[in-house]
Amino acid sequence: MLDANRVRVLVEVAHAGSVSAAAERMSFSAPAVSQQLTKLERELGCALLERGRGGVRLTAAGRELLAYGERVMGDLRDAEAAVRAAAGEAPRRLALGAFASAGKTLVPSALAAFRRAHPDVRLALSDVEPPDGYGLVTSGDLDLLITHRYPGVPLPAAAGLHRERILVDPLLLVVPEGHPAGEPGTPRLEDLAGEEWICGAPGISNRVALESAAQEAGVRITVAHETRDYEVMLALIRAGVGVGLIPRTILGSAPKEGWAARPLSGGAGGAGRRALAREIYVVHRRRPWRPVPEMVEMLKGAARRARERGAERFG
Amino acid sequence: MLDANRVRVLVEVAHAGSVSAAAERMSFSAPAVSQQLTKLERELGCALLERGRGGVRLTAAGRELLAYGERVMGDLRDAEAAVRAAAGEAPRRLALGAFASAGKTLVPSALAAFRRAHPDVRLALSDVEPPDGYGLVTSGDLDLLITHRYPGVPLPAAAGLHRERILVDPLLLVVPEGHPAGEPGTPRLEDLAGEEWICGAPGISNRVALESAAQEAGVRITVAHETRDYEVMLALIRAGVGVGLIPRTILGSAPKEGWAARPLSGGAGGAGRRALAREIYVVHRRRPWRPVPEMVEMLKGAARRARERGAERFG
DNA sequence: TTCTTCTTAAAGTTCTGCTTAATCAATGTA
DNA sequence: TACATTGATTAAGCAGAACTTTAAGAAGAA
Repeated sequence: MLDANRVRVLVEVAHAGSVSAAAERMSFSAPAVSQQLTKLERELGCALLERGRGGVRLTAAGRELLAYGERVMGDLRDAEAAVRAAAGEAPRRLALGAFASAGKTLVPSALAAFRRAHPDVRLALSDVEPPDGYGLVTSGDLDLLITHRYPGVPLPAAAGLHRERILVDPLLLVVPEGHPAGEPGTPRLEDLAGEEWICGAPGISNRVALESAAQEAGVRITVAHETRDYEVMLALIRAGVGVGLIPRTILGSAPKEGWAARPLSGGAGGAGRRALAREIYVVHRRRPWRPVPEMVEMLKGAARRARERGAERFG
Repeated sequence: MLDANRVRVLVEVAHAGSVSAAAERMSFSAPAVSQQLTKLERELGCALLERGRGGVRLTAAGRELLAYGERVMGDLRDAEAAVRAAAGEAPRRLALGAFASAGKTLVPSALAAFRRAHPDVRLALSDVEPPDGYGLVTSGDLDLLITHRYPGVPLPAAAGLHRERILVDPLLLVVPEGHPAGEPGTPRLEDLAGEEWICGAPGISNRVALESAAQEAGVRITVAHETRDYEVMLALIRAGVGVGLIPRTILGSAPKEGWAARPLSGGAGGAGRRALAREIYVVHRRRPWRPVPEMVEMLKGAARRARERGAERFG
């Protein structure tokens, strides 16, 4: 039968993106990892990854094995946790992955609350940009993933995982102070075709969302400045160089001067269409052990408070 | 993280029932297995099995780990099969577990048909008496399990497995030739209280089924002879030493002289109650690879033919 | 070009894990 | 009671697997 330790090496390499990075994470030397991969490939009689500059890429067979391997690793981790729990030991570590802007707004208060409730559990937060991270949850590298979906971006399949939406976070049109679209009323995308837009690079979620909304509305927009960081985007808007879409939860903790935000009536219809919003989800394995559901509850609480604060301030 | 090879040792030991038997199956020496178990226990800081005369028994922690370990092993086997399939290799072995009386009647024709269709696939059949075998399927030691349920016996949980009923096999009352209950008509259990019954030892499925039916009917029955083998049971009945319940499919391939079979109206109600019958199921993992569903179809065909033959002969 | 980064090759060392042989414990038998 | 049998463990030694170091090949980037 396939050696599980070798499969683990493949999983780590796939997650890390390169042999050397995986070796680093496992505290091995790079040749050790390379040798194990070679043996695994010889054992299976087919190539699992294509070596190339800047790392490796999985072949079809490699992706197939990765999917199973992630489950194996997750089950092994769960097994250990279950046995220790049965023996009365409490888990000591909870690994959390979140996209950058969640890490700045939603997560801190939940983390603080969790820390108060479980001072003995070590928390580990890492940046994971959607749509990545599902594999890390399956393999147990993450116990909990906070991810999002922007309109126009498909939600990845969550095979074998539990996914739950915790927040609908409206995307507000943000314009420099004094800009006509900032006055009371609901601006339409069609009226903003001439603006200089600020958003992420092609492929970044908010760029995709903006472009698909523009397409639906039948307008062409021009992106003048590219940044994926909403703080930077807001600074640019305050400087008067353009307009952008920013999630409401982000605006709640932003400086209050120099800009105005309005809900955007996206698409052609106006009244009939749902407002533009990103959805925020938590993802974890089935049968989560005890602290995970608790953390989910705390995140839901943080999401609820953020929603209320935002609704109060931005209507 | 937990070493998968050690977990595998635990799974093998649990399935084999003793350290030495597991060592035998893995082509290791007994001390090798013992050492791995010791290390696993030290690693987890708790006992996984109780050593005792005649083998070992799992502790609660051990059973917990076993459940996960079986999944891990099954996933590893599936992973290998999936990669080989993606590389165009066809699976070369199909392991089948069946209870004894299925092995004599239902299985042979399906096996023969499968062999014709896939001469290159090695078939392996092993005896597995219900309610055992689910763990062997989960861990991939078996690709397909043929199991049964007698009335009054609960069906085990099939966590993560696919289970499908392929046959309802009526239990007929079989009496010596000339016995009054063998005449046309539907005998009732209540009228047979004075008989000498033949069935399995306490705990054997048909014994449990008989006793629970008797209890429902409010009669006490006396078991005079104990055998779990239906061939033996039928021979005893033909010798006139008692009566018994025998599945209809078994009777189809039995000598035709010296006995009579009638459907039994079990329980107090009579007409309203379902006839006494055992149910036959196939169990396999989800995402079975190609030959498994085919074998299931062949077994269903064999079951259908057995049902038709039995219905024709015994009404 | 040279430099950097990543992977692989070769050779040596460490260390895990297996085997053999002996010991212990429980049970059944002469 | 002594003795054989079965099954698990301990101890010591050995082999092979896996890791490390060192070096070399490939493919962009400066």
